[in-house]
Parts: sequence; C-alpha cells; structure tokens
Amino acid sequence: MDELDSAIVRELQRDARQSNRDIARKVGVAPSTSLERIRLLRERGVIRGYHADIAPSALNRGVQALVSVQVRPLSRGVIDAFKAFAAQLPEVLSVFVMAGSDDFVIHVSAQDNEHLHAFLVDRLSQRKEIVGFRTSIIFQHLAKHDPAPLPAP
Amino acid sequence: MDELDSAIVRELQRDARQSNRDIARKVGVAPSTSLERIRLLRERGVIRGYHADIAPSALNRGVQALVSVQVRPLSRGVIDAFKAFAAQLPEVLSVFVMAGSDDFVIHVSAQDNEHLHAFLVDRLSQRKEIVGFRTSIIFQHLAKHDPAPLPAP
DNA sequence: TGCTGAGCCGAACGTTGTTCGGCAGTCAGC
DNA sequence: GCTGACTGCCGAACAACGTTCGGCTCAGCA
Repeated sequence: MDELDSAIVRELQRDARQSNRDIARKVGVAPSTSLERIRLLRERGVIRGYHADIAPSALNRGVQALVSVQVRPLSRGVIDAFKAFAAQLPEVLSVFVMAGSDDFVIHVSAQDNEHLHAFLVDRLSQRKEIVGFRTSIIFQHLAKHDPAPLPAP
Repeated sequence: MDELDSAIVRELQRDARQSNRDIARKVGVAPSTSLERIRLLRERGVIRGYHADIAPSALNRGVQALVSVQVRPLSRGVIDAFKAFAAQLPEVLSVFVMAGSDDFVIHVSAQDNEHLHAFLVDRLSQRKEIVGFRTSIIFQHLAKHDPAPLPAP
C-alpha cells in the first residue's frame, strides 16, 4: 500500500467505472502499471469488489430502519444462526454484530411503514432466540462512499 | 424501471466494472441498447454512482463502532449543523438521522480502540449541542451490496 | 563492478465503448 | 383502417480501450 496504490484506490472509490487509462493518467503512471496494481490489490483482498449505488426508492425501499436485537443464549451457534438468517432476508441491507447491550443492529428497508411492520412482526419476531428488539426509523442516511485512509497507527 | 432496467441494475450492483458488452450479453440486448439504458438510469438518478469496496483494514480502520447521539435543542439548524459536522469527519463512514430516542446514529471507524476513544472524547464530545452519546463496538459487519428490488406496494 | 530482482514503460493487437442511421412496433387522430 | 409521429432497439463503423509482453532502469547486495 504505497502512495500509488492509495491513489488508485481513491480513484476507484470515487468512480469505479472509469477507464483504466483515465485512472493511469490521473495517478501519473502507464496504463499497464495501474492495471497490474489493480490486479494485485484485488488479489491481496484490498479491493473486495465494485458496486453500483442505487437509489433506494428505485428498489421500492421507501422506508429504512435500524433494528437493535437481543438474542439468548449468547452462544456462537445462536449468533451465527441468527446472523445467517438475518443476512438472507430480502429486507435486510446489512447486519452489525455488536458488543454492548444489543447483540445485533440490523439495517433494514421496506416499501413503506406497513411492510416494515409486517416484516418485523411476521418474519423477525418469529425467531425464538430473540428476547427483545427495538426499531428506530431512519429519516435520512448519508453514506461516505470514499473513506480516506487514516494515518498509520 | 422495466424488467430490462432491473436486470441491468442487478448486474451493475453485482460487478460495476464489467464491460458494457458483458452486461448487454447477460441481459440479452445489443450493447448500444444497454448503454443507452444505463445513461438514462444515471440521468434519472436511479444509479447514483459506482464505488470500489475496500477492505477497512487496508485503510487503517481496524475498529468500527456505532455511536448513538442525542442533541438539543432539536431544531433544524442544530440538526443540519451536526449532520454536516459529522459527515465531514474522516473517521465517520455514515450518518443516520433517526426518529426515536436517539437523534443520530454514526457509523465510525478508527485505527484501533485508542484512536477511537481519542476521536470520541476529543472531536465528537466537543460539540456543545450533544447532550449524550453511547458507543457500541462492532465485532462484525455484513453488508449486502446488491439489495434486490422489493415487489411494488 | 557485476548480478539479480522488482517495477515500470511502451508498443502491438484484439476487444470494447460510443455514435448514428435505419427499421419495426405502437398509438392517437381522423 | 390509414397515416404520421414517436419510441426503442439494432448493427455497423471508428475511435478508444484493455491486456500482454519484451525490455529498460534502478536499488540492493556481494
């Protein structure tokens, strides 16, 4: 991860669909060089993929929420099973496994409040390992798609 | 947003860096057609961008947390100002503006626990409008990068 | 000094992006 | 039913691009 790698990563975070030649020009190397760097970054697992960012409303996901979930017993089996269950639900956007008073925080979205409610009471609360959950509606979500590298510790 | 648009969006969510010809072949149209569709999807704001997914550790972000924040007074000015402040901090990955007992949930990451703590007490808690916040460490974060469209309501 | 390896470059060639003219299907108005 | 306008798709053409590979430079080391 030298300065060149960082510059390439920054460009791909900003716009993953620009041409390799554009990237090479912006970071100041030959296209063959940046191509090889990108190949190595993927191989080393630094770059995990490239994804289009889609407006939620276009996917019929007008309402979003964070759901804090407590499960019992707190064993690996229960945690892994619940994690896999949650991740596979279509309404779930992302699953956080947490330390602290909540065991999971789940970022979900649905067509509207009615569907969200139905999802919570029909799907989520079915699970026997859940001993409690708390849902908070998201008014607005600002996501940074190009987090900068922090200085080395 | 017909079936063709959905198929194209799905492909770009899965891999935003594949060639337009590949996408066209997979969804069963001519490359010129899929190119035009993609152009329109961007123009309509359905596709908001393309971003590389980078391993957090490669950005020196070994520890992540969710911070629930309460601010007062709950006026638009205070909310907008705090939102802008939070979004601009390098440690912040994303900002949720919430309904319910917490006003914000902030997804942050830092090099290690020490830096995280320093960030919380030196940067975040400086803000006068904050009347309380609660930090929960994230053990694991599973993100779905290709949420499927939900059935129309 | 000479050797070795790593990293970058530039040329070359097959592949792709992008534009544009044309064609088929649809629909409104008559 | 006919006409005309419109929309969306296709395929060809050319410029631009991706990808490979041989060779060059330079640092490190003995």
